[in-house]
Amino acid sequence: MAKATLRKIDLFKNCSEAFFQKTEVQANVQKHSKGKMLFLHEDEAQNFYVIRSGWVKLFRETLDGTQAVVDILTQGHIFGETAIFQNNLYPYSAEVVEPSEIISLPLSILKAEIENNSKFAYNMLGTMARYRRQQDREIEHRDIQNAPQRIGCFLLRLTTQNEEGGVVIHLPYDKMLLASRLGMQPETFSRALKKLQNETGIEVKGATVKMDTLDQLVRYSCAACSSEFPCKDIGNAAE
Amino acid sequence: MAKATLRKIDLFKNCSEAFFQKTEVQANVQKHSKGKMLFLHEDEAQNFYVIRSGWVKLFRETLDGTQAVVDILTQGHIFGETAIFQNNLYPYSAEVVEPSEIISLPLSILKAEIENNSKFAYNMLGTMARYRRQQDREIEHRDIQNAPQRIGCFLLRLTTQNEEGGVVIHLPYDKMLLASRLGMQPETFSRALKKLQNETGIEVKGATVKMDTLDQLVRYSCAACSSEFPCKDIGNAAE
DNA sequence: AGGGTGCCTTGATCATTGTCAATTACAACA
DNA sequence: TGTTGTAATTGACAATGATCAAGGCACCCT
Repeated sequence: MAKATLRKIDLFKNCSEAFFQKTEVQANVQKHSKGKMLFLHEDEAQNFYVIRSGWVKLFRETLDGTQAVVDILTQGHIFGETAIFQNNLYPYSAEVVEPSEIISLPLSILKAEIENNSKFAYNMLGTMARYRRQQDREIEHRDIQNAPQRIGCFLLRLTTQNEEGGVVIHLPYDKMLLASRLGMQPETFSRALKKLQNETGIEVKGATVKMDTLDQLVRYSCAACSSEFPCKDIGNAAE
Repeated sequence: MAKATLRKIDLFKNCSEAFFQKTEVQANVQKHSKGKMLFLHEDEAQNFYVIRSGWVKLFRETLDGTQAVVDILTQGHIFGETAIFQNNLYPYSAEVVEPSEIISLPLSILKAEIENNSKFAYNMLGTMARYRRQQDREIEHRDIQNAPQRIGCFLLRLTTQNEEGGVVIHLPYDKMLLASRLGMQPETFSRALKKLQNETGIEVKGATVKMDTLDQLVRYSCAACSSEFPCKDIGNAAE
């Protein structure tokens, strides 16, 4: 069951049979509901995780409780794996934010595969490089896009690039969370979304966003970005 | 000459003799002055680069010329290497911002070493993981630190952790550049630095910063950060 | 149906940073 | 030692987003 999921993930495509055998035995697949903490920042790391479905928030917080969202991941993505290189301590906390199925696997399996299978190591480097570029873009966006533009950009990256005719998008998780993912306050998010509506003619109702065409949104958001639309460098787990 | 430099860099510590042989033959060491463009975003990538001395800015820009600084690197760091995983296109532009000695090497050498030497691949993954954490922190800081705090944090990371007694720091490059590195305007930087002076009692004169102790600065900046000082997770090339 | 509870929105106000314009400081160089 | 170009600072003002406070709405629960 875990094996079938892992095989579909591009990162693991060149993994050895030995690897898949081990995952079959040692994988732990669990359903979790909203709010479940998977591990805490600086916890001793035993496992890494793969998302089978749902959404997981990675974050860190300061002493006074202020929270910074590192990333919010969905199916096909892995997390906690970098603890291998960080003295076996998780570099962030992880919390389930939508009902999810999570596979947990011992880091030792991963480490062995990196060491013994150079193709896998290569794939993993590729994944890291892609992620790095994504973070670079994130920083860039917070520099040069304003709040409504950042929301527009986020919406565009939710569309599966080839849509034709009317486009309907469903926000994947709470607006509060979305706000923090985009580095703004909920109030700012609310107002910025309204402004985006006025400026681009998209139609927002609850968690549903409709528009006739992406053009308006692209013109509005991608003007303040160093990539052309469609941004090819999205860190998709499927690639 | 290039070989000796590379051997000192931790990333390359487990590289094969074959690798070092190849670098010896194919390395190109050059001195560059301020302003030299090494490559452009989306350029076809042949080489990766190692900084022997000096400073290099990595950045991207939008159509209207707005610039976003991805990073500013110094000796011991490498850049352009991720092009291997990005269809051989550089994901950013690179410009020398202080007189520098730069080693350029064919990406093919690097690629071969990754594929043939699993220890090196492992090291490279570790370097990437560290860098990733650094970028995460960068995003966090821009979220929860204000301008003076960000400057204070930057200063702290310039100190070589063990200083005792009076501390003297030299800003490594232009204040304008420093401002963009920290994601703010030069004017904001100027004012924020002044405010930092008032609040922490550091002494700023030109590019020199003096203080009796780091305590004040730590208390002022690290309050708005999820890491304890001294931040252990600095992406040093030496580690 | 009633009553929470938490999410989301809205309004008013404040703080921070950006922008524009002018001035000063500084370093390179003839 | 001027001259010149760029960096850095300063002031006035505008814009953006954060904060504080209140209210509406939806969903869940007996």
